[in-house]
Amino acid sequence: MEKALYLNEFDATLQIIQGKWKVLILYEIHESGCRRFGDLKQYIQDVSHKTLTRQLRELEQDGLLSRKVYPEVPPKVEYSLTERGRSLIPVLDLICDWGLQNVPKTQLQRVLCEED
Amino acid sequence: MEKALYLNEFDATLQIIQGKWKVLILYEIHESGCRRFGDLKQYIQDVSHKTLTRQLRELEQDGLLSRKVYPEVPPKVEYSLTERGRSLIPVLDLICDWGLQNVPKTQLQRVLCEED
DNA sequence: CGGTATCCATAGCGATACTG
DNA sequence: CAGTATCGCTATGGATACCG
Repeated sequence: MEKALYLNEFDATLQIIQGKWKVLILYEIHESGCRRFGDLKQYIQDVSHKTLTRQLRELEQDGLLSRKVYPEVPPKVEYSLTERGRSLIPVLDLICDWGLQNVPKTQLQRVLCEED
Repeated sequence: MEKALYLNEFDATLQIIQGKWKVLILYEIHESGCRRFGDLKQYIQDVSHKTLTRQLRELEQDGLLSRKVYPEVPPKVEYSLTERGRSLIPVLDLICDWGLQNVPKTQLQRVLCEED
């Protein structure tokens, strides 16, 4: 696997959190502590099987998630946040805040961080 | 022009700040107060003429930049941050911070927010 | 249940050339 | 000097089918 080359530190962070469903995944795991593949699939609904797999792989490779496989039949896989993953949550929160304050809710399909 | 529809407030913010050169543009204008098209082109170097134009248009349409055209020959156009644009700077700063702390500098082509 | 492989549609950006 | 138009490349993600 090649080392990624980023334009700058902003670009680096962005490439790591960027991905259609990644924030949903991170928040859901953060709130529940630990989730299985099927849980995430059901929670997000609109994500395809293959895409969810790839987003999870990328989050794992970037060191935000840890993946635990139970050697059972049928398979069981659990995802949880790493320390680095947890350190990202405040950043995501700020991004969400700004979005809520600057974009009309009518343009949002879903609201992640309701706060009145 | 259609209203954008975003997955959520995070996605909304991301779509607005996302774009290969947008942060460079925003920071440069923020630090200098005001920049012309040619200044930005020269500062960023690697950006193509057309792409710079489009990124500026999008930033303008999203209300982060204001564009002032001087009716002269040759043309003169100045870009500056709007109030909303300025409100975004702390968010960008936090994103940069996280990137600096979590990605080796050897993987960065350029560093935006040097801070020791 | 969770993962992989193949194929395809779409969006973002770049190269280039042309305009007022 | 600043902007527009056309074309092409590449990356992301979705549909589908198959595997352990």
